Amino acid sequence: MKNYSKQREEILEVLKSSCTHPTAEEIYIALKASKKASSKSTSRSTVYRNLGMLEEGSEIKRISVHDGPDRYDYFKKPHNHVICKICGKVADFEYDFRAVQVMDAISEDTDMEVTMDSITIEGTCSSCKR
Amino acid sequence: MKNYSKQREEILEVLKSSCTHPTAEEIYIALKASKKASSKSTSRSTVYRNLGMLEEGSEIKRISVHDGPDRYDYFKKPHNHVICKICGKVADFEYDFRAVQVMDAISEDTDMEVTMDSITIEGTCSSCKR
DNA sequence: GCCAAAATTAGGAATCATTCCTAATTTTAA
DNA sequence: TTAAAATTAGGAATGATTCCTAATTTTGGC
Repeated sequence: MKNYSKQREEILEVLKSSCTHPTAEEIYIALKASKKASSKSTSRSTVYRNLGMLEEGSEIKRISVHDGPDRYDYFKKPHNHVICKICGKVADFEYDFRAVQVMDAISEDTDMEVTMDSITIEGTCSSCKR
Repeated sequence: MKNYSKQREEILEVLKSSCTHPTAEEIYIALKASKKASSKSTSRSTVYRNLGMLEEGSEIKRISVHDGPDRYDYFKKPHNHVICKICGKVADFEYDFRAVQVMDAISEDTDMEVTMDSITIEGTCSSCKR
């Protein structure tokens, strides 16, 4: 129910070697660019399908962006994201929110269960601040 | 450059009197339902345009949902959101993240500026957990 | 109140990201 | 080697949202 696939391997490789949290479209373009003109390149739907499978298997993380397409991040170790609410740029930062005593407030006010192991915060990047 | 509009008033009213963080479509339907059959109802594009204006003026908050349309929340006082990563349900909780000593980690790892006054965390609601 | 300029509206077309569909190809494991 | 199972390319379909335009509403000055 899950076979090897060269395309999936290559998609993961793009994410591993990128620090820009690329969109599905950017991954699609990167793969196309790395192919010689002769051989045919990975299709858009294959990119989406495999990103979904990789996310399912917790190998990558998908990040929803307020105004724009989702972005993807190779998930080597737990970390958080700040995302620019103006331009959508994503940056990583390390902080263990599990240490924060916020679970009480959450369980008191909601019926939700949270893990706090990868939190996304909105911000403004320095170039958009100008 | 910003005139009064009955439609904008009504959209805000729907949000004020709702605790479900409705989508644009749900607001559109609520408005349609509250109109008598004779009078014509607010159009979808008007709903979207006014939600944008209200967000711009910080009267409401827009919440991006991982798999599904954006949701909207009347913003009376600062609070945070937990959002079910399975079904997209949104719940409010109160906690002042400005007290958390995380700014150092963020400024060290990124060039982003954050306010920490309204943070959205992913979780799993009790009915999806089953 | 009356009027013209400015802002807003309804409604539908257009756009963008993403998912779905299908026949052809690739992978697997016996 | 082979057939069943999984995956692919490519394009059609979908869903959310934005854009466009002519008609209507709001506004501020008279």
